[in-house]
Amino acid sequence: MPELPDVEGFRREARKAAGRRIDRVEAVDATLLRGGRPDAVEGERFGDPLRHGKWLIFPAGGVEVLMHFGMTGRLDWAPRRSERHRHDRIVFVCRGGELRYRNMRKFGGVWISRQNRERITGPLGPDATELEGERFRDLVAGRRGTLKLTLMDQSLIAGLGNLMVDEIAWRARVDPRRKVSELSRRRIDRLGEAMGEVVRESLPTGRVPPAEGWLTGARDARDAKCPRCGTKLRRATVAGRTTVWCPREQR
DNA sequence: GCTCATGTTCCCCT
DNA sequence: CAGGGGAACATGAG
Repeated sequence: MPELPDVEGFRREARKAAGRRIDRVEAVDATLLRGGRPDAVEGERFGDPLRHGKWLIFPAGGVEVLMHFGMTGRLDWAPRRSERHRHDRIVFVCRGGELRYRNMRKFGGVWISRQNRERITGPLGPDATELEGERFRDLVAGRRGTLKLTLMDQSLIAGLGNLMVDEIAWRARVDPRRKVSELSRRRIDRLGEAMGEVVRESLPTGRVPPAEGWLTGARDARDAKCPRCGTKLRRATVAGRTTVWCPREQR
């Protein structure tokens, strides 16, 4: 699930823990605590959570709790007494509730670290919410790979995932297999605008909306059709990921 | 039993 | 060196 809008939703959930004292950290599945030790945050208070791309950054005392959600992670604030989910792997038990990091497939994890954020996250480009037309063009133009690979590259633009990239390419009517270097400046600008729209419209929902008028709302149907023109959508692996596009409109 | 999965990393090949 | 393909990670869901 987790791409930029999903993680933004988790950040809103995390805000419910902001300012609260962390009584203890329960590493229900210790393998998901990828770095650092619980005692570095126990007794401290959570600050205000931030997000960069698909990373959630939660300051606490003098350290940061970094979370990545892989493909099946999520974050919930819940009453301490309420029943936990079987895939809640790391739980921050606070005054007045607990923050539960859930992750079924165990990709991603939780790090408790000092100042070496980038060593853990790897290089991240500007967040996709902070990228306007000209900067987008400058970043993307001159890249050698396909559109799909380029937009998925977190070190170039942080936050876009498989669903969002397909959605953006569909809105801009560009074949995701095209090499970026072959795209006109005009088409790159169109992609930048599509990215802004997809990001803005996804944020309030906390996910890429699987709604009418969205590729994401159509792509999983048995005989998936383009929401604009009704053509049967094409599905293939591009840059290692399942990719869906309209063969008629996207060139 | 089989296929596929919204992410990332690593290895191998051209 | 750049870029692509495939596998691996772990655990289901359909």
